[in-house]
Amino acid sequence: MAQTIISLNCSQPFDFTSTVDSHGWVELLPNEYHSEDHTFSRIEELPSGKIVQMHVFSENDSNDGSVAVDIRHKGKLSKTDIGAIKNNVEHMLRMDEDFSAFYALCRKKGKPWSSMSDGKGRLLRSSDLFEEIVKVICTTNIQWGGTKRMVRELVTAYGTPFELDPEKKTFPRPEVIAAVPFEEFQEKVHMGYRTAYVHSLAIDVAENPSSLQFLRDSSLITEEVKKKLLAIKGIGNYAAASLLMLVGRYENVPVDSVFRQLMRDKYFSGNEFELADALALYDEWGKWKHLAYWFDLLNYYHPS
DNA sequence: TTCCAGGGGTAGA
DNA sequence: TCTACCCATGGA
Repeated sequence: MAQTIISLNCSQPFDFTSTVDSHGWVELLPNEYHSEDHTFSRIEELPSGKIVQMHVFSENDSNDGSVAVDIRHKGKLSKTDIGAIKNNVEHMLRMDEDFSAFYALCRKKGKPWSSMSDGKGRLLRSSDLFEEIVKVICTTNIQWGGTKRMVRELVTAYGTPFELDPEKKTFPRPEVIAAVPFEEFQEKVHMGYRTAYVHSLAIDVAENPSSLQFLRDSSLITEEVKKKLLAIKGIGNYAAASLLMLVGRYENVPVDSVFRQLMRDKYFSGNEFELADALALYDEWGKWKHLAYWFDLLNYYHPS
């Protein structure tokens, strides 16, 4: 086994622990969360076809923007491989995303929001769009434990094994799932009615690998991206808002049972409410509504 | 056993 | 655009 350690640096305020712990994504395979030190590992397939294990951690506790990646691999990594890993980790941690306008709003709001500007607000994401969509579909109409189980079954059944530790696998490539007959897929991964959505999405992406690139098209306005997302079977308003967040567009609040619970608990004295009244609570946040809602949720149930 | 989850598709109005 | 009804699965 070979080992390579690389260092990354974020020039903007950046809180590593807050980013890793920001939402459930760190718990979904092929991510593996290390709760003792709030770091994570991940099996990743590089464009060269090489499969590596990355352990992502902060080099010190001061959250000064430095991140290290301990890479376990077979053979030698090329400069291109190292570059791909660097890009993927920076993308996952949103080290290149500009939060200055959001931080300015947070400072204006005062406590507890003002502390966000120390580098919080980044929500962890995956390095691959197909993976993001499948995972979001796996969060719909199911408890979080069920989401973890479905993703685990997917990775276990169709991920590519890491040679140095074959129990650990990558997230399945769309062409791998597309090549599996529907009945067999249904039998191996228990996703209920979501099975057809994921299987047909895999076929579509395998046939047209660039079909998801609209998600990274900065020339499109958010409403256009949302419309294209809603055209994907299995993606409704909640899932679209979640995916827009994952690509750095925060205008839409994901309305689900978690949102409704927070509204009842924090703003409506345990009573039912009009959705429009609830959503209006975040109007003042403009294009940052999703972040405002999410950290409102974290601050309410897990005040730091 | 029943209920429902980090909802969404579809038909019919 | 809105509503009613259906959808698989498994944990609580």
